[in-house]
Amino acid sequence: MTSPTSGRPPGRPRAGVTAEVFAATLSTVHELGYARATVDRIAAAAGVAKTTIYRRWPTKGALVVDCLLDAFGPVPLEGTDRAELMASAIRWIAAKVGEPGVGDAFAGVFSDAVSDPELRVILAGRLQEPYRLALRDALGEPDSRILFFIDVVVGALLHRMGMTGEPMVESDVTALVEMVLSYYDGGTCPA
Amino acid sequence: MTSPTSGRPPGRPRAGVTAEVFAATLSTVHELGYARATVDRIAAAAGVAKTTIYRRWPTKGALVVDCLLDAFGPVPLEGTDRAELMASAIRWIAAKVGEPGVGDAFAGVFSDAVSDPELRVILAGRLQEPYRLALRDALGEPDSRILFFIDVVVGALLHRMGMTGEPMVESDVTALVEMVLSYYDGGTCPA
DNA sequence: GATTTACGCTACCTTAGGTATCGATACCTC
DNA sequence: GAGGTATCGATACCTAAGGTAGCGTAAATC
Repeated sequence: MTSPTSGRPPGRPRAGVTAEVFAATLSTVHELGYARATVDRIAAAAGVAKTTIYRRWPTKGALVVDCLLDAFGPVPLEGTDRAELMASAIRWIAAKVGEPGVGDAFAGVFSDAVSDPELRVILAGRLQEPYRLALRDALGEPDSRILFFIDVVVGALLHRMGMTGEPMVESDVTALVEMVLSYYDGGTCPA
Repeated sequence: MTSPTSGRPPGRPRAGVTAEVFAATLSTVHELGYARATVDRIAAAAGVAKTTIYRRWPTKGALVVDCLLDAFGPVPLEGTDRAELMASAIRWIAAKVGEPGVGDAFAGVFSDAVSDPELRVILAGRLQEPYRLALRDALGEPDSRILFFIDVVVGALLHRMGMTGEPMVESDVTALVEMVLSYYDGGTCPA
């Protein structure tokens, strides 16, 4: 649906539009914030007509979700044991949220999804679901614990971003890693 | 500013308007979600003119913040030791977010605040600040740890609400309490 | 060269936040 | 009781922004 590179276009799909729009979306959101990053402005920044964007993505929210999916890429699940895996995942998402535009965009779509059930389905299904599955397979925890893990980590990062406008600092990310690991990995007891 | 009961009105301030508007705000948000709960609809539900609302609150966000402040009330910091205090605070805010309308309204303003610096100031200063101070005094933790505590707890609750549309279930609240306490209160080590 | 397809452009619709104005009504003071 | 004052309700309005429709056009494919 939203992937324009499929179907072998006979006309002139102007290769590279998607990448340009994604870049324009992030930079515009970074500059103006999510709400002020209107589709008109994003289109202008991408050197593209507004209608072209709406031909490829049904809503602004869907565009941003796809943009985030592209910006995030796959979770780098590095490490041999569970603790290392979880720590790397937390530090990865924290770093991503800290990238200019990404954090604002993420918080923004999330915001919109709160009162928009359709967007919520897109956000949860298209963005969260792949990472949920990857984490579940890698960590071997039950579904409910994976969802809880995501709630705590992503929730804390977004809350900091939303309340202060700035991403979480390094020391707090470390605290987050310690807190989550001590819970999932059996306590901070040195013995 | 937003408190109409001060100043001894010479005219006819029609006592009870604030309470009616608050109730209408929560019920409308509960029914339709934050975005669809327009000021027009809230005004209609409260039996009040839209202009009356804008005479008392500068923006929709400010109205909802005041409404939440009223709905939350003071934190009941019960318990003798720190662990009990933290647990009661977590369960209190979790229960509040679970009340019909409150969670949606909270997630909604939070959302708006992401791309609205003025609203962010109102939200952080008027809603979060009192609780931050109360927690700091009661727990005796440094400011950064209190903010981190709030980020984790409120962030997780809002993330669950935003992603699923439903408040966090009891078992997850319990997990949240355990996780936070084991971190702030020295590990789950039985020794 | 004809068809197909996506693009740019312009114009437009709708919703919703927020403002301005005016007349009515209640209260308080004199 | 008369007059001033402040708030309320109603209507009308402005603006920004999401989203749509229609038209002409440029480019690949056949």
